[in-house]
Amino acid sequence: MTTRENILKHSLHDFAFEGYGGASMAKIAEKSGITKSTIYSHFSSKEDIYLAVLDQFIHYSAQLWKDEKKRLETLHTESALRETLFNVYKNAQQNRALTIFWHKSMISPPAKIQAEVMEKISLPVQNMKDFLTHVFTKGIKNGDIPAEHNVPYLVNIFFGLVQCITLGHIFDEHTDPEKMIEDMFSYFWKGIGK
Amino acid sequence: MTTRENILKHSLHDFAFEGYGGASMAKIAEKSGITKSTIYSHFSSKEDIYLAVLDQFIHYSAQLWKDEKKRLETLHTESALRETLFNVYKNAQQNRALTIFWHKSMISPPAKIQAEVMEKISLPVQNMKDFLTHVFTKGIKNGDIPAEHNVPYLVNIFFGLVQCITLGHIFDEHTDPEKMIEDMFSYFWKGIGK
Amino acid sequence: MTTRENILKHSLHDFAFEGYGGASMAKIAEKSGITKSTIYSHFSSKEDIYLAVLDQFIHYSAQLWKDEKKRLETLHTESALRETLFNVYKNAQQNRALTIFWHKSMISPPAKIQAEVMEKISLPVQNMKDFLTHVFTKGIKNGDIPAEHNVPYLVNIFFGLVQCITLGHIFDEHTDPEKMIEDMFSYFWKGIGK
Amino acid sequence: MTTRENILKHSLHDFAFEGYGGASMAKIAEKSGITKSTIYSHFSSKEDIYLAVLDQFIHYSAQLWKDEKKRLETLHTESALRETLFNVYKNAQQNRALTIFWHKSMISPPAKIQAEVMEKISLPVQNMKDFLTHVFTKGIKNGDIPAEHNVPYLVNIFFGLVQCITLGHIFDEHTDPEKMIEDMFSYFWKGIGK
DNA sequence: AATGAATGAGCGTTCATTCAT
DNA sequence: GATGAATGAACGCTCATTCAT
Repeated sequence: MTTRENILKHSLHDFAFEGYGGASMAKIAEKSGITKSTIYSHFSSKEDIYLAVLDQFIHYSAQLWKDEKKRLETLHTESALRETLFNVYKNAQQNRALTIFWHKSMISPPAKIQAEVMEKISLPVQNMKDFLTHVFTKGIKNGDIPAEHNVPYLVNIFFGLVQCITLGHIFDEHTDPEKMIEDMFSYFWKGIGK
Repeated sequence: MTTRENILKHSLHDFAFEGYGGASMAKIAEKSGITKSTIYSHFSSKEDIYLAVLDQFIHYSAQLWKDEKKRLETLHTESALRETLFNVYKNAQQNRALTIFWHKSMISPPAKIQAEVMEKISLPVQNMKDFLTHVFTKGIKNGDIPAEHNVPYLVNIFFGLVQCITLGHIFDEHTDPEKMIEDMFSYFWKGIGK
Repeated sequence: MTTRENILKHSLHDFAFEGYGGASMAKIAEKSGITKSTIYSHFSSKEDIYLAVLDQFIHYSAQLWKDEKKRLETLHTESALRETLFNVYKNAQQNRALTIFWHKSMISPPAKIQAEVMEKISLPVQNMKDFLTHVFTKGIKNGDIPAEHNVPYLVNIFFGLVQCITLGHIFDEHTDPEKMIEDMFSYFWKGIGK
Repeated sequence: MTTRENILKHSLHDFAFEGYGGASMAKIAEKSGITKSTIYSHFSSKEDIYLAVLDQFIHYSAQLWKDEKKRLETLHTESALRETLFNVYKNAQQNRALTIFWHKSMISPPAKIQAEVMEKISLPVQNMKDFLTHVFTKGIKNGDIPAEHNVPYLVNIFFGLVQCITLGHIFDEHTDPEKMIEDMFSYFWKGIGK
């Protein structure tokens, strides 16, 4: 792992769990096993690091939805959406820091770079919505989904389900995550059915 | 408004939007029209303020679900749940800072008081779940909801919908919030129906 | 115990062990079971308290040497001096804080009231020296001490012994304090003898 | 002089004369001609500085007694002890701050690092006692000192004299320091003689 | 590419003190 | 006599950043 990647890794973690204001160059440097000064050989400022982490997330997210699109091309609409939910769950679990970083960037981006962050963050959201739009449109064309439904609404509601699952607060010790997701999806699918 | 309430009001705002680490005593004091030291006549530390804000939220939330329970006692299950979603939406809109504060406290509480925050925050979650458990159990008893459903799963999934709505990221310029909520609920209700 | 005495008691302790700069009105108030403000009903400032503690010490010390003088009036010079050393030891042990307060006031009085403290502190030193001058002068007159000795030098050297004993650093786990003092005195007494 | 040495020099002075609690980073920085933050490039905390000053004293003291031992190896016991007293006096005069720092560290070390300070400070005391033990033991072997004396007691009493002299409160305008020390020593020497 | 030394600004907190009650 | 609320200054310390090496 290059120094730059190392810095980004620990920055991501601290931005996610401590927030932008709570993260500090000193701690990031220490965790990365380098000095504060070295960070400035790779990034021009704290804000610069934040935006670089954000770029990383965007790239990661773009790849994810590109793969998803390719992988689900041949599936039935129902299976496609179900698998998407499960896939999102697995990814969120494996990349907890990235997920929290994403949510916090949406909820309350660092004040000083708010505009830039909000512009950048709209990309992965758009990627996801593009993917969902593609799936739902095809589903209606195929007859898998009744034509009376309005695609943007379906997309946004499904986006909502994705958020619940990635945030993970709906899971508790009394429920099995996989069954939760299965139920959640089946209610949705039955709900929009004929 | 007492000085204490004034401090809490501005603290809530800054904790919500800047995060615990990003909020500063100086800014809170300035916004409250007092000096930094005066804050310490009312609170023993920054952590103390955070926990006081949290207590306020807990009290607010307890009242909300108590009112909700009373108000919806006589309604049909479907109407009860639908109105709950709309009510939650309105409350979240009117108390944006409180909502964000809540979400951030759940996602990543201040490291040093993590245990205390997580213990406290479980109360309002429990209040909400108790309310939902009550409604769903009655719904099944009434025959409004098929008996084959497992209440805890219904509760958690509905809790997920509440979260989507309060976070508000599912709303965009192409969709009408009220219709979004109506659709979301109707899919859910139809989904769990016979 | 009156509030004033209570404040003085805890102030003495903190001035002695934390130093003037290290002692704080808040801690003194807390230990005294009152509020900071109440202290200002009894004293006009921190410096005022310090000087009041000093006055207390001066009064205590004056009484001590007055008693000593009366008590030892009838004794032989040797016994008088020996008993004085033992008495000083006992008093220092029973009033550890007062002893440390005295030493610190001599070594490095609070900068802002240095002049006043040094003037005040010269009184108890003078009391002690007056007492010793009295004893040594009488001792020479009696023929208990060779006339060739210079009284001020005897006084100051004996004052040195008193300091060693009150500071207490010469005592360790390998020596018996009482035997230490006995030896110390007997060397001195033999040393100045014929 | 390096920045670190510069900081230590002014810290020593302020710790000695203002006490640990009374010394302030701002004043130390100002006197050292640097900013407060620069201090933290060289020391991790105020306590850290205190311990570094203490280490410096320990090193200084170890060297002093090592030199003393070497220098007095060939002298007669009486001369050795007399010269030691005078040497200690000269050193204390030249290093007033260090002497006061030492005494205060023994009397009342900073509460938070009390244990560490007391452990460290025992070293120079031990060095001095080792030196004195060496001299007295040899003195008894040589027949310069009667064999009936108990070495640890002789050592501790002589240690007491050293303390009086370094503290310096026994000197006043009516006495000549050098004669005081000479008298003090001669009484002691005559006192332990045959 | 990496560092150590340095800095001004700001951090959360405590300081001694005041004042109306 | 005693208090709670308030304050400006100072506390020890950390912040993000710069610069010469």
